[in-house]
Amino acid sequence: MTGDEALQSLREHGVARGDLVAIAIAPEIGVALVTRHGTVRVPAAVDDPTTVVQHLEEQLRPRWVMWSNATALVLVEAGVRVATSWDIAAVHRLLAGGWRADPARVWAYLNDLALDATPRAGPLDLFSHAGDGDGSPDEPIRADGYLRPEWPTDIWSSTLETVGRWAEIAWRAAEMQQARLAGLHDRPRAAMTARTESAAELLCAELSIDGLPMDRAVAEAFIGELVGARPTSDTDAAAQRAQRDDAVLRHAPSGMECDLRSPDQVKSLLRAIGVDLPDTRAWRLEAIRDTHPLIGALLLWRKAERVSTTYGYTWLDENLRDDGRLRGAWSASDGAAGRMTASAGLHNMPADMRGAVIAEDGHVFARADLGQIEPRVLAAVSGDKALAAAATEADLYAPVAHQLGIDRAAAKVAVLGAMYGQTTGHGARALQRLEAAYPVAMTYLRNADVAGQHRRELRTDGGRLIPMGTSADDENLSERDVRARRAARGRYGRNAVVQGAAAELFKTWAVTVRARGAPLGARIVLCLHDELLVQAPRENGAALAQLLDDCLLETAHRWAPTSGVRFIAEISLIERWSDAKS
DNA sequence: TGCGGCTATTG
DNA sequence: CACAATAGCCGCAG
Repeated sequence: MTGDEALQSLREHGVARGDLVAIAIAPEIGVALVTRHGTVRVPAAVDDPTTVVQHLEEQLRPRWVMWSNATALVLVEAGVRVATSWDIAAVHRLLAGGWRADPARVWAYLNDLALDATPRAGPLDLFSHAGDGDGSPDEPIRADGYLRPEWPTDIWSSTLETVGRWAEIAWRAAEMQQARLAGLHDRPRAAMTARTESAAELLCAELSIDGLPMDRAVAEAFIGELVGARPTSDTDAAAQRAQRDDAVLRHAPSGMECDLRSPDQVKSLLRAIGVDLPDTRAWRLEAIRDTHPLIGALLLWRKAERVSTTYGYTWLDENLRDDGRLRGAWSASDGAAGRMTASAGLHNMPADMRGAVIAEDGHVFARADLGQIEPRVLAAVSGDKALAAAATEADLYAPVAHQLGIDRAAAKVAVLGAMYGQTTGHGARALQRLEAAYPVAMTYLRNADVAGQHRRELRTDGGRLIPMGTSADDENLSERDVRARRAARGRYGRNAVVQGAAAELFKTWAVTVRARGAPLGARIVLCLHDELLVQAPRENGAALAQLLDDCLLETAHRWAPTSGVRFIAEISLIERWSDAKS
């Protein structure tokens, strides 16, 4: 079958825009497509698989059912960017919590099979052997109902028939997932969250492949200022290190040896100059900086050491390619509440280094920060009318402070403390006033806290299951430690329902910008929890800024239509990431 | 060699 | 050092 015949077949299957079409693609073998009316296969020898997908995307724009982000990466790598998907792994993380979402595990979950007996791919171990579960090796579902774990890894060197079977199972998995989501009666938005999460996976594939614009010369200049010129050899590097160490150790008592990279030895060093501290963290040292010249030298050493080991020349060489793009692996949801994560330091780059993130020639960045996102989200998901009223203001903390009869700074600390589970310090006193003023929101948080303490099932408002671990984790712990863990789980649960819902709102905004930004040539280049960095041709800058605002309105309307909460973004057009202060 | 602890960076 | 993350080095157990 050719690509054109495949399009014709899908039309005969009644596939319309947004309808599910499962896809399995093996670039050397072909592509298989599954609808509720059957399977369509195009061999690579007849038409290029990714070109076929591109064609179908233009003509039909279905919602592509894929096992995971790996399919999206294959497509984006080939230059094919689809609008929507149903990412089975992403939906599994939403439904079942945690991070692991390989097909065998997803299948076991959806078929109510014991998860801890799920067969795993890779070398055979003590607990499995080749004939386990049985049935023919050509049959992906074993006699015991489990999915054969070696199937997905073999697909690259299999037959088009196998690729087709793989897409058929994906189709069935997606149908079962939809039924599960529909069964979450107290989370009516869960199916919408699943679609948003899937789109976020597409965005992550694009972010991973596109990278973040970064100017190597500017980055190297910044590194050079802190740690010196690029070492010419290992010997040179060792000499530079020794020189940095000496700048601290020359303030130490003569003859004293100390490896500054060892916290215990640093503690001994500090004792030798008459300073006794429980640990050597920067904030403790900062407080006594003036008592001895060694302290300041040590703090400076820490900064340089940090850049040298984590954000130095090695980091640049490994992650910044010659095309001026810094690349890391993106994940659409972490294992806890569901925020996006990125490797290669994209999410924790030192603020000073951001001056090297510069828009490319003829382009401009729009930077957009959501303001006070977590308390606004709390107002929305808890349905607290009084807090929602405060959230109609540009500065939510001003009316809260007025309501509580305390100053703004104290009000902010109190609200954050309530969401983080703080029980000591100044926040605790204001907590009682918060309880009185915003009882609905505070009850929402307390319920999450109690659920976390008792490991009861806890979901975000959008339906994400928050993983709680098992009670086996508490074995061999003292009563005191068990209590501490329980309290920690309470704080975790309390925070996760807010942080997780905020992540869902943020991702909805991000994928809306992704979808609407194409006509402006706008590409998201970075997502940072409550901040978007988007690049577009300079002449479209003003339109992009407007688009970001419009998309936030659209997002708020879809995500929390009845809450009355206002969401705000600070948006600026800039050349360098560091230009706008949030 | 793997893993917990310490440290630093970010939201 | 409240909640979350990535990441590097040290010290110790196996």
